[in-house]
Amino acid sequence: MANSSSDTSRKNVIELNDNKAGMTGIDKARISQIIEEASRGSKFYQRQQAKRQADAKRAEETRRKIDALSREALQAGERAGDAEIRRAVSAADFSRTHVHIDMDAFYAAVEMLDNPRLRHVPMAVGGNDMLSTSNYAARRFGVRAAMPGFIAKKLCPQLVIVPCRFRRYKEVSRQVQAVLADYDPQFSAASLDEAYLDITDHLANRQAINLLPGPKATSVAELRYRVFISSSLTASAGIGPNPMVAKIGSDFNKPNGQYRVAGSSDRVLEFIRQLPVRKVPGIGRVTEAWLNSLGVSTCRDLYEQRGALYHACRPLTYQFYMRACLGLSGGFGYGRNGPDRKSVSVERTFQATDSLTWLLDEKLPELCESLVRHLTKSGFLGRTVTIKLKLDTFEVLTRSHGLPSATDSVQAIQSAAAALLRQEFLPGRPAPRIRLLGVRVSSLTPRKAVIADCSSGVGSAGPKQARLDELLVRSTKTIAETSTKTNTTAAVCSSSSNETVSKSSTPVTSSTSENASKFNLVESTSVETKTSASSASESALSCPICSASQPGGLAGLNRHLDFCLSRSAIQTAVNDYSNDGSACFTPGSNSASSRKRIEAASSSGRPAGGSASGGGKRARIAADGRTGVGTI
Amino acid sequence: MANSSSDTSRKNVIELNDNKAGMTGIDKARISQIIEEASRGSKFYQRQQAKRQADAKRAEETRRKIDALSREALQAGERAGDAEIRRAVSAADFSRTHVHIDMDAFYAAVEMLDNPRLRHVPMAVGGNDMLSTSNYAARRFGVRAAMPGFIAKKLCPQLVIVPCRFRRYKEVSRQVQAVLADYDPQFSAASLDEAYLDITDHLANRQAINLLPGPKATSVAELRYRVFISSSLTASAGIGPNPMVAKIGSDFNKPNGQYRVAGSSDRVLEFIRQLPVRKVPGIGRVTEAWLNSLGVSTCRDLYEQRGALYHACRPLTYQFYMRACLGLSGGFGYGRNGPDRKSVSVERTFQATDSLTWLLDEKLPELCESLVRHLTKSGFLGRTVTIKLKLDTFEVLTRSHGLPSATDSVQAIQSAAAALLRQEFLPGRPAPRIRLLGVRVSSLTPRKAVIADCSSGVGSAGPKQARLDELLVRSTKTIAETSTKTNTTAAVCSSSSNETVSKSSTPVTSSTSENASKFNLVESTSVETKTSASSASESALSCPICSASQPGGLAGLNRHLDFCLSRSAIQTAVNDYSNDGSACFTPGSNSASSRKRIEAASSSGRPAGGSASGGGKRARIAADGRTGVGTI
DNA sequence: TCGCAAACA
DNA sequence: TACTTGTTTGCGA
DNA sequence: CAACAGAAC
DNA sequence: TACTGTTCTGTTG
Ligand SMILES: Nc1ncnc2c1ncn2[C@H]1C[C@H](O)[C@@H](COP(=O)(O)OP(=O)(O)OP(=O)(O)O)O1
Ligand SMILES: Nc1ncnc2c1ncn2[C@H]1C[C@H](O)[C@@H](COP(=O)(O)OP(=O)(O)OP(=O)(O)O)O1
Ligand SMILES: [Mg+2]
Ligand SMILES: [Mg+2]
Ligand SMILES: [Mg+2]
Ligand SMILES: [Mg+2]
Repeated sequence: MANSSSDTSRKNVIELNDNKAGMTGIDKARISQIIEEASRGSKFYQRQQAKRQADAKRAEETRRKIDALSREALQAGERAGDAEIRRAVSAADFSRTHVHIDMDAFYAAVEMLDNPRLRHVPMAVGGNDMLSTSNYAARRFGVRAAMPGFIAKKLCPQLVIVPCRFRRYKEVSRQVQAVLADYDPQFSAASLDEAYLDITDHLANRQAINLLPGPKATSVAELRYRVFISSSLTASAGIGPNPMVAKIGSDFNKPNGQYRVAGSSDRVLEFIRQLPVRKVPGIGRVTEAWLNSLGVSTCRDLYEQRGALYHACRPLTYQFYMRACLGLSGGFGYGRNGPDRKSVSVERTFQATDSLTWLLDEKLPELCESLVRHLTKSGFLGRTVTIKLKLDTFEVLTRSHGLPSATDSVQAIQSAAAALLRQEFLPGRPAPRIRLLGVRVSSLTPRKAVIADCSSGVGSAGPKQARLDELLVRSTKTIAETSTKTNTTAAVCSSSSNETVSKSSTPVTSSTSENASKFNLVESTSVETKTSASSASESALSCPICSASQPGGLAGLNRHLDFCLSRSAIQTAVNDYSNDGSACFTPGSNSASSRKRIEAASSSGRPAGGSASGGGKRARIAADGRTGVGTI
Repeated sequence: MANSSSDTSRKNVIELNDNKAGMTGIDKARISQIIEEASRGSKFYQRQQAKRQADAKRAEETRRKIDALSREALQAGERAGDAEIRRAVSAADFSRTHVHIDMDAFYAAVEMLDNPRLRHVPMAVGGNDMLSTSNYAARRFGVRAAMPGFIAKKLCPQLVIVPCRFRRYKEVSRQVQAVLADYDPQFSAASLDEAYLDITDHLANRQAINLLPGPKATSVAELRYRVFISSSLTASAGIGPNPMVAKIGSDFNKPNGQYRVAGSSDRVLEFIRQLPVRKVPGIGRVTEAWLNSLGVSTCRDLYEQRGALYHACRPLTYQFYMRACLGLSGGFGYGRNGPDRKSVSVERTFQATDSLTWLLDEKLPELCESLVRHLTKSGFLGRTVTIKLKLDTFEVLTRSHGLPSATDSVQAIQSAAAALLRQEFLPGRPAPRIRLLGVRVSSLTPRKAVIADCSSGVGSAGPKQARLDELLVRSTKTIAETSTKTNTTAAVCSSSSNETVSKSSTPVTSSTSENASKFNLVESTSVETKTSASSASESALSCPICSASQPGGLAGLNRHLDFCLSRSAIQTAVNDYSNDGSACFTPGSNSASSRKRIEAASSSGRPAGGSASGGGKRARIAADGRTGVGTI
């Protein structure tokens, strides 16, 4: 009778997520215990507990379902898996060289750069309520991204927390990306701190000029070196025949390291087989737990359990698993002009309230106005409006509605959102207590003729995704056979054909770095990004705008002239801005200068984890635009 | 050579402000020391230091100026003072009975009411970054309003801080005010937690009905008792012949006490003479220090130093001092339809930034849109736009500009504000680092014909300010003569004709409270203020709005109908709202019900302190609408 | 009219 | 980590 | 299409 | 005191 999910209680409800570079070999149990104690009894904790229960239940259901499978069903599953694998392999292309670059402890590294006192202490970026990331010293204490600051302090009382300066990181990101563009002008930025490159052409050009014909890894080390020279920050890199292995590789020797998986099916399999499924991007905490409970821990297990798995998930997910265990999963790096953005949203956490009036009169307008600024700036109209509510229990609800036509009007969006919100405060039920309100618009269509183009800075050309369609059969067996262990400790350089570059205090490119400047590099190391004071220089012109006579005497009149000049300049700029939607809007009449660059739309495009409900960690910020963790 | 202002260093830069009920007899020096240590070295601290220096310098200048005065000048000053006093006294009216009611530890008391666990511990309302107020237990530790939470924690590690719930306090405030209205329908609310009443008429009516002819203090005790019955909160009261002494009196026996100054010139003087000048509303920390340095500590000193003082300040301020030392200062309670509001402003603190772009594109629009919501809601147009900047050094700047005509358009206000902001980022200077941006509009004129009237709930009639113009001479001597010490320890009830009501756990009105309901009381004790779920009941009507055909089948269509109904209801409501500007906007088509009441415009109207530059305490909040301390 | 500083809740 | 927000007043230029 | 959940940075 | 904000994807009904 006793439901087996009832003994979830023996495990910690909130456990340290140590799936991050720099967190190996730490005392996970002790740290988890501290986290648990700091949270126990809170509403957040209770919600986590409920989610974990649901996870366990779902896993149990899946297990039951699998146990009930007939031998025939299992074999059918395996056949389906083999077919999937055949298709994936036949579409695979091992001829190109993909690189994934990921900055080390990015926000934290920037802060350490700007403030030397932070360099030798455990520190994190964020606020008391939520951290965006931590440096590697702090990670030794269990302090990491998405952890509340006040808990981090319990793990590490000496921890120094510094507030988030998103725009600064964006500046630095631009410097880094300027280097990347030299290796692949079409590189695809997945976030401020990471990007996918296809350096095949770059390598070819290199060879053509007959310079530095060394191994691919050398070029990448050089790239990292140049990033360091340009930004004073270290990056890690993964190199492989497709973006997936490149991505995994970039984490392999973090920080300040790189790892290469050679461009052959065998080498890829050798690398991937032994990896815990959690390393596969797209398999997160919940899916990992779900898979583990089905006896799947490593990617090899994914293959071996393919018969059962087939019956445990939907076809698309199954395809994802099969490709993942081959190291061939797709959907990572898009081209620079990758797919248009699909939604724009704004959400904010606040003191929980049950006042519909306040939500409608104060919060919703703020959100909608902010949303429309973003929407307008990005040059889209939206047709679907979704509101998001987080209750004070941390449960999340969404409600959406399709408008008759696409819009970017505050009026339209706000009234739709308001209607949705009001539906949640109907007379019968007790008013919900809301701790977060969000508004999203989707079903986007580009506004007007010319879409706002923010990307004109670096490069432009077409898509670049390594396509995973038709190709050859073979390797099905290869997986089942090769089961030798590969050296994962990353020490000896090129001990196998999968190469490792060891970590030193700065990236070393032997002699390569000397010649780096021979490639068509713009010496754009220190991009001047403070657009602040620009465009005020037009105050020399004279202009009668305000028309009305101005009291205030001599100096007063002069001041007024300056003022109106300045005001008209702004009008001009505002128009420019709404018309071209530039991300890096520099106000003023003397535009034309100022570098514009795309804001790196975060796109990963991998399938979501299984079908489990499972956990998740959320946290609060501490302030308006104060110390928050947000991206704007 | 050594400037005398250089030895300011011996005193604490940031000193505990213990000028608050519940903070007498605490170890100010020790507490100040802790505060000092918690702050030392911070930018905030440095700014305070600079201000204190400036204070000291100005005081020194004043002292020098006074020392240089001739005997004739001093005598002329005294004559001017005497004239001022003659005028004030001749205008004085001791025939009416004014009452000032002030809730005890208001926000904190509400929280203690709502959460019994807080009742017996030191607690405060606010966030880690700033407290709005504290309960009396916390005050024993030096914890008080306008103190950052993290410093409060050092003073009192057990302190419990609970977030601010402004709307809840507003609800409670309405309950309290409903009681006050029975004693003076024209009462003037100075803030959520305090009000001025003129109960002369009430007392007359009482006597007319021949009920409870007891002393005035009894009526007030009864009032406080009724407040307690209605709200479960205690209030303190001051009773006197004018609002000034009433105001001072309400603090005299706080918490849960009252004090009466009888309505004669002698009694008022007896009361006022011995008071530290700091007790006079309008004399704050800086002015106190300035006066002290001139040898003026008590109100009597104000009189005695009137000759010198005359030469140390401007006529208006001098008049204020002279009236203050008579206990006759004016400008306190207005009538319910007191003067229209003079400005509307919004300001926000954030992580300091030097990015003009961000300020212009993100923050300024937010502020302006929020501002215009308030402006619209209050039914005004404004002609003057002022921006406020706080630098990361905590220096504050304001820049303003008069528009050609009054407006409430976001466009107009924002572009003016933007122009002003841009002026602070001119090419020459280094970009300032801004930690706070604010926008204010002033020179208000009521919008359209009918001004939005939110006050129709309680009472309506005209102004009520006790006027302090022409009257009789006399008391000049009276002051100089009576110098006996009056009992300030407030224990024995009516030991003099200045009455004290001792504190008990609830206000005691002997038998009075029994008869209270015989006065024309609405039994409006529990005003239902949750306007939340109203107006959703119209979803029974059918309505084709969206016109376009809706996909989604049967239930889908029904849902869509509900939606559009709801949406149209909102439209209606929004229109209502912008047309009548009601403060207590209840959305929905079925309006007509729902009590409306004025939002108690905070008006005090006393002269500003001296002319020194001097100190001030500022602090940060922690979040958006999160834990903040703000009034909206 | 503008900028600053003080005051209060 | 971290020192508010909204409104009014007076002084001095 | 709408709601939910997982994932990533 | 206190557990984020933005975007995308897949599953389920
Ligand atoms: N959960 C999160 N919430 C908000 N911001 C985040 C979150 N995770 C990461 N970020 C921000 C801060 C990071 O510095 C930046 C890049 O993320 P990521 O590359 O995953 O980590 P990292 O660069 O800080 O460390 P590393 O890559 O060395 O593990 O994105
Ligand atoms: N500096 C401030 N900043 C923000 N809000 C404040 C500030 N001071 C007071 N408040 C709010 C919280 C208070 O409860 C409320 C009433 O103020 P006030 O009457 O002066 O103190 P109080 O009612 O908390 O204690 P008491 O009146 O018993 O001394 O106004
Ligand atoms: Mg990184
Ligand atoms: Mg990254
Ligand atoms: Mg009070
Ligand atoms: Mg008060």
